Amino acid sequence: MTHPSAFQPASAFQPHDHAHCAGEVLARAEALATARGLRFTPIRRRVLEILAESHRALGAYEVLDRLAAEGHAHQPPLAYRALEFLEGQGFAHRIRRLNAFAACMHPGEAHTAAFLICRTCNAIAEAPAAPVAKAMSKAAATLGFTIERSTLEATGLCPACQEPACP
Amino acid sequence: MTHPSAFQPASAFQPHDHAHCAGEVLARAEALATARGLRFTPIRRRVLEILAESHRALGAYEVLDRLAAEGHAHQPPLAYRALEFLEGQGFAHRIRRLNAFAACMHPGEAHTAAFLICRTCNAIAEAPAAPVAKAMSKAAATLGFTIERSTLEATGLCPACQEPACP
DNA sequence: GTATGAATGTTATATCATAACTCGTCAACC
DNA sequence: GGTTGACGAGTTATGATATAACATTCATAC
Repeated sequence: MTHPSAFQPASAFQPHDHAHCAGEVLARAEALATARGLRFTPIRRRVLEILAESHRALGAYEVLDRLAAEGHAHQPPLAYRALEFLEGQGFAHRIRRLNAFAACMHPGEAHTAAFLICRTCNAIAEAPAAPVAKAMSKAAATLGFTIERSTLEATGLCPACQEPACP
Repeated sequence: MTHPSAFQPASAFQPHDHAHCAGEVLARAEALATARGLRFTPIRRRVLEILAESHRALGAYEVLDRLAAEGHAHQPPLAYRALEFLEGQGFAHRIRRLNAFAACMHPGEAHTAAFLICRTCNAIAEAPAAPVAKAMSKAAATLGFTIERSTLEATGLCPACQEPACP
């Protein structure tokens, strides 16, 4: 029911204006890429747009299919290269559990992402991960291990699917 | 330098007696399977043994190759079925980041596992994950999400590889 | 305008995973 | 003891995900 503010677009479990948050994500990513002296090419832009619009995790081949439908060749590297770039820049996340990719909803804010994946409706949401990352680092430190990148994912039930009658 | 006790076999980053911990893992898994009325068949046993002996994450096809070398057919389902069983029973873990599987070093103790993966030497260790799982659940709760299973993995540098000269 | 490096185009293949059906074994039941 | 049913394993085939390697194009700086 509530509409997330510009700085709290966090939950895909709540209704909100996709076009708006997708547009914002695109604009921020483009500005960041420019600031970093990187090329935010049409393909890269379009791939991020595809991810942001769908507001769920897409497989590389789903992204590729959409690109192909728009006139590009149907070659896997096309999608993988763009996705790799986006992930490297923190504009998208890779969801290993799903072999899929999702737009980052707050690019630029350095962060470790934690994902919640509903096993019933496949909705995914990015959860506040700072405390989780901290706990993870602490656990690693006891073994003398230094963390560089984390994959934090969980499957379970989203609020809607915990109701007796899941649509 | 220190030798882990029977209840703290946690770190693959420390030298220890593989044969001993592998043997213990096998015995505990077998006892648990029996207690649960499940069949700990030769293939299942052998796959867990292969994982436990190597003390690192193995791809399904690596496991399969070893089975094939011992006279089994070289058919993927052979490995995947055993691995699926072991994972389902908590006797092995799937490392999504590596598309690989590792023996659980403390089967039976209900737990969420967190893995630390050295990007240099590929050693992996299971870290104490309770605090991480707790933080994760808490983060999920703020979104009304209920976690059932978690994937907690991190890449970085193990103690040995943080030294100036990594062997 | 041309050298440079990055991005893209293209071909091919590697790697990981599962569907679907058959066959064999074992134990419960009659 | 034979029937049946459940489960594991054998087998064939294919699906799904990902990358290597090299050619070409393009933007940019000089």
